[in-house]
Amino acid sequence: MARVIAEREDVIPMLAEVFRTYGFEGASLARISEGTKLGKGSIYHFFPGGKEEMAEVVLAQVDEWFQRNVFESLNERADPAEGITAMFDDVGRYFMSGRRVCLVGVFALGNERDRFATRVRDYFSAWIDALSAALVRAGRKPKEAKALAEEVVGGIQGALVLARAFDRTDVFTETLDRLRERLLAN
Amino acid sequence: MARVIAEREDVIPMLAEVFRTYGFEGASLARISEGTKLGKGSIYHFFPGGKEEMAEVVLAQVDEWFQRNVFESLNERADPAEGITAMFDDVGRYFMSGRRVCLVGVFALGNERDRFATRVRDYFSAWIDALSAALVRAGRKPKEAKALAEEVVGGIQGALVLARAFDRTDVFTETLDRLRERLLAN
DNA sequence: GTCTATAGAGTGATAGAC
DNA sequence: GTCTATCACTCTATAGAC
Repeated sequence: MARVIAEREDVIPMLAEVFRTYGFEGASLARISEGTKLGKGSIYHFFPGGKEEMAEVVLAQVDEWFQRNVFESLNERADPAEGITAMFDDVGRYFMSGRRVCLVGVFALGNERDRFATRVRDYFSAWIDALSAALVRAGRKPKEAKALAEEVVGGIQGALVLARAFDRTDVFTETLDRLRERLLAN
Repeated sequence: MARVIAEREDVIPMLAEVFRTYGFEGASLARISEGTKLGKGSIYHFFPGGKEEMAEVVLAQVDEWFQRNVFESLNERADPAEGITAMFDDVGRYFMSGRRVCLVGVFALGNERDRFATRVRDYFSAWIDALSAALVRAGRKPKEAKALAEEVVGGIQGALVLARAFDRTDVFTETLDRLRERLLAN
């Protein structure tokens, strides 16, 4: 009995998948229990704050992942075009070519936005700022860079909606291609 | 008592607002009852099929509204540019400059997508097809028109996400302006 | 003995259905 | 209003690592 290892860190990705699939309201403890293969006791042992804490931790982890894998690599390369290309590759892989939704985007649209307002805002701010900085380094004017970055981040969110609506990954991948070309042109 | 007028038709917009605010899973009967000012008995009198029927009817009504007010006016005008401009105006007003979310978009991202798959797909198809047809009449090649239409409809959905995330309507209205310019240019 | 991860019965409240 | 199922959550009891 008991002691089947498992640490809080290992649970977070499974938790994230449950929230992504069912949303915050739809993620019942029964579904969370099923998705994490953990009893209610274990779940509340790891997250005494309940669902709110679970969502908070999941959002923090998503944020950290993007910070490390997307935003940083955007600006640590000598050639900004390389960083931008890498970003699109990472994003395409992360969202599984449109099969996987953006948890933060889902939260932004729902009424849970207000509860996690700071996390939601910061995620998109960080993304837009990182991309914008890379575009400035690539020679764009700051204002133009900001507008382009917003267009790209918004375009990706919209492409996720359409890809899910049509259940077709090519809608997503083609949008990524188009947006990348637009950034690297000129 | 009873007989406070109220017909099924009058309830649908209020129902739509509840689903928009809380999502399908989050729209509890208590919230629906509060949002429609109707007792549970009345609700089930109008919608014997329960929440599923309510969502179905709301989606049908959204679809019809867009069909009449957006898609038709797109192509019944002599000048396609006029129709396109009218579409952006209608969309801006409908989504209250980004304060109001797209119910179909929210459903597309959630796990309720599968339950309402046809409705979700048809809504976006109809929109893209109508816009695409107007662009062809404006002189675009069919393939180019389709790609542009997808870009615009996706871009609008993404702009709704960002507008909610930042709680700023200008993110939405500026995206509408930019997308409109792109369609009317050239 | 103590600490941590586990399972799950049991709580009142609220869910959707009728 | 009344039904049962399920909700988020609490609590007790456990097993094994130190």
